[in-house]
Parts: sequence; structure tokens; C-alpha cells
Amino acid sequence: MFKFEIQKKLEGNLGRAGVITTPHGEILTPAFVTVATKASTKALTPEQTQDCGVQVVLANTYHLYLQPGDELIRDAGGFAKFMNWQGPTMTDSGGFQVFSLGVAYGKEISKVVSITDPNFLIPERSIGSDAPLAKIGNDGVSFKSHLDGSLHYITPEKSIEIQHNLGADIIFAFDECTSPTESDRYQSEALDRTHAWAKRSLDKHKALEKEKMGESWDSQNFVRVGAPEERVKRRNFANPDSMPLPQALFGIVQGGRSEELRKKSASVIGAMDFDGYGIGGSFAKEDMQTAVKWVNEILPEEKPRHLLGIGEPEDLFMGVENGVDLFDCVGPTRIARNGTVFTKNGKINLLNAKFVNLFEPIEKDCICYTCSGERSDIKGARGPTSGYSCAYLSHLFRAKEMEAATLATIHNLYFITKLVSDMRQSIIDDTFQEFKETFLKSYIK
RNA sequence: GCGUCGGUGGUAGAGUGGUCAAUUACAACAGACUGUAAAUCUGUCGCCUUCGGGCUACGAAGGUUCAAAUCCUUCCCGACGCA
Repeated sequence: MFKFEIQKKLEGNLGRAGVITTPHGEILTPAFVTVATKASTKALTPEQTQDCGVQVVLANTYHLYLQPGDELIRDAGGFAKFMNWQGPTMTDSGGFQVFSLGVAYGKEISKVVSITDPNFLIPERSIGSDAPLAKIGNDGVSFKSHLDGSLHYITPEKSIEIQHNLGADIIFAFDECTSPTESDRYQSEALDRTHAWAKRSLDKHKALEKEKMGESWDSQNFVRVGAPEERVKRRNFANPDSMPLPQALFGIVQGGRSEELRKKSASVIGAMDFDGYGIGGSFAKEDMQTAVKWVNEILPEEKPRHLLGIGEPEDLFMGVENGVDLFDCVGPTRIARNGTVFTKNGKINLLNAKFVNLFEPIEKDCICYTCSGERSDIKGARGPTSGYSCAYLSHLFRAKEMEAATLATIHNLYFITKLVSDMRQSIIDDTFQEFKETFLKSYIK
């Protein structure tokens, strides 16, 4: 029931348009995956998220394991059902938290740095005095919960077990996301660890799939006909209707900024029997493109590739052109909550003084709910409307009204989802290069 | 009219002789945000500056003092109490 079909390839580079089939529906690729870390697209209901054109949401293993607990979500029938999301889902393995709660904790480090930024060479610039909450060992990672200080030990096996309880259609191997400031020697050590963890993740996944789906399970020919009682019982699903469904596992390529390590990782991970591949880790903004290219030239062409945690418009073009099928990023939703929205002419901050009395939508020709005032599925049902003005959004942000986050998030998700889906269409129409040039010309000033 | 308390930067509110251009919060102004520790964080926030400093400021005007937002006098304004 997990399939990837390439519909059309870009001439002269690695880009392609395709379709991923999951037990919960299809994903037309390239696609932007919306991040719903704690089983919620912050500020939006699933219905609103879907209305933005979002096909897939990605939740987080570590966060849901801590709260409300993966077993509870298993009993609820999986996180999609738990949050009332109708489409395909993914979970990240917790590998990113190894970074964000580890070396990056309390520090001013981003996984994407700019080589022109002098500060990036000062690795340990501290913005707090807290000790890291994640400590890495070869067998796994110990975490001190940021919620209550309790100690937890996550191994590749544990991550996969949790992800099976969470029940997403696509799950990820447990990896170590390294900091861009680490030495080559460390990156190499970490890479070996990530490779070992990939193998362990895969073995555990296969074992759990076998247990869940039965010995003669065939992922390509799965038909959803009803859950064998016994298997339902064995997996301890509280709701017998929520039959166990097959899950796909993606391995993760690491290697930091090193060509040698990136290529090595793509070979090692690409040779393992994963359903698809994630490209993770740290990048320099300036050479992200070459890094992605090194990797995708090696990874098996017939399997989907997911560029983890990348989502600036210019990076999306770069990724698509270099053979990436899926992206996820907290950027669009996070900056929206902080008052920044995308426009064709670059990002704008709605909290700037100039928007206080601007009685126009963010973008006049945008048809998202925020700009047009209309939901895509019931256009005209509420009578004439001209959408929400910048002045109103500015007021909501200044007044700290929750709706500010909702409306800004809707616009940004629509913008970014539409952008990637337009890229997909342009690949099919053979107009990708023109589309890219036109967009970037006005977007980057 | 008498008495008491009080008047501090956009606001609230510290400070009651020098370390005060004045704690703090909010507001304002700008910036950041890339597998979410994030409805968060950072910077600026009297005027001028060659970034050393200079100038004007704590209701107003005088005064004491080497030195005053801080002490004294008068005036103006506010709250409360008594007539």
C-alpha cells in the first residue's frame, strides 16, 4: 500500500513530479508537508489546514511520547485519528531533538547557517546557562524532559516502537542531526552512528510490521479489507475499527557540509531497504544545493526523497530542481505566529507601523481564506467579502488576539503549499525554469 | 479656606543628597525565526555625537550645597479629610 510513481522528470537535472500512495490517500509530489509537532497544526483546525491545500502533516515522536504518551495515541487509533486528520501522515523520529535539545540547547545555533555570517564560526555562543537536555551515546540518546525534568532513553528501536504506536503512514529512522559547527572528525563519528541506527531502525521496523501485518505481508499488494481480530488484539488497539495499517520507513542521510560524508551516507543509506529517504542534518545556506545534489545523484531514483526541515521559498526551488519530493518546515507556521507573512515580493512583518492603517489584504490576488475571506469549498456562501486587511491583522497581532496566528498561518500555509504545487504543475507543463525565474525575480530583492 | 498626602521619561511605577538620562513592566520602533524547548527571542527606546563624550531633563520658579529627581521657600495642579 506504499507506492511511489514518477509521472514526469525535469530535463537536465534531478527534478521530478510524482505520486506517493499511502493507506490514507495519495500525496502529489513535490509536496510541502505541514508540521504538526504535537498532533496539531498550531493555531489551525485540521479542516482549516486541509483548506490551505495541505496534503500531509508530520508529527513528532519525542513530543508525543512525552505528552500525552504514545500508548494513549495507539489506543486512540493513531495520531491521525486522534487529531481528526483525514489524509496521510508522517512522524519524525526524534532525531532532530538530539540536536535542538542537545548541542543547540540554550545556544544560538541553527541547523542552517550562512557562511557569510561571522557568528557561525563562534559555535558555543550561549543565550542561556542551561545544560543540554540530550546526551548522545552510541546505543541511544538520553533526554531530560523539557516538560518535567524526567529522564528518558531513546534508542532507534524505541523510536520505531513509539512511531508504530503513533501510527503515521510514513515514519523516519532515528538519526543524529548534527550541528553545522561540529568538526569533520565529529561529523564522521556521528555519521557512523546514524548509519548503525538506520540499520537498527530498519530491523525493528520490519519486525514490528511482520508482527502487525502477518508473516505473508506484502506492502505492494495491500488491500484494506478488515482487521483480523487476533492481530487487533495483539496490538492492543482499544478501538477494533482502527485496524492496524502498514507503515513506510524512510532512512535518513546525514553528513553535514562534507561532500565525502554526504556521498558516503547516500550510498550506505541508499543501499538499505527503506521505502524512501530523508535528507537531514545541517547545511550552509550557500552550499545546500550542492549537498542535496550529491545525495540525490546517489539515492535510488525510484524512491521518494524528503528534505527534512527545509522550507524557505528559494530553498524549495533548489530542492525540487535537485530531486526532492517532500519538504517539511516549521518556518511558514512559526513566522506566521510571529507576525511575518509571505508575499510574492518577499516576506513582510505585519507588526510594522506601515500596516496599521493599510486597508488591503496581504496580497490582493491571493485566494486564501485570509486574503479572500472565503473558504475554497464554499465560495460565495457567506455573501460578498473582501477578506481580512493588513490593518485588521496588524490590530489582531498588537492586541495579541489568537485569531492573528490563525489568519496569518492560513495565508502562509496556502502560500507555501501553492508554491510547491505550482512547481509540480510547472514540471508537468515543462515550464519549471520560467516559473522559477519569474518567482525568484520578484521574491528576492 | 484649613489640613494631609501626592505630582518622575508615551503609560504605570521605582528611586528620597553624589554610583541617575534615572530599576522594572507595558507601549512604541526594528530585527530574527528552516525535521517547533517558540502565540517566541533579540536589539533600540530624551536630544546631539568624530561613539571619547556633550547638552537638556523628574509640575513651575527661586534657593541651600562642591554636588539636587532627592533638602528649603513660594506658586500651580490632583486626591482625600474638615469647614
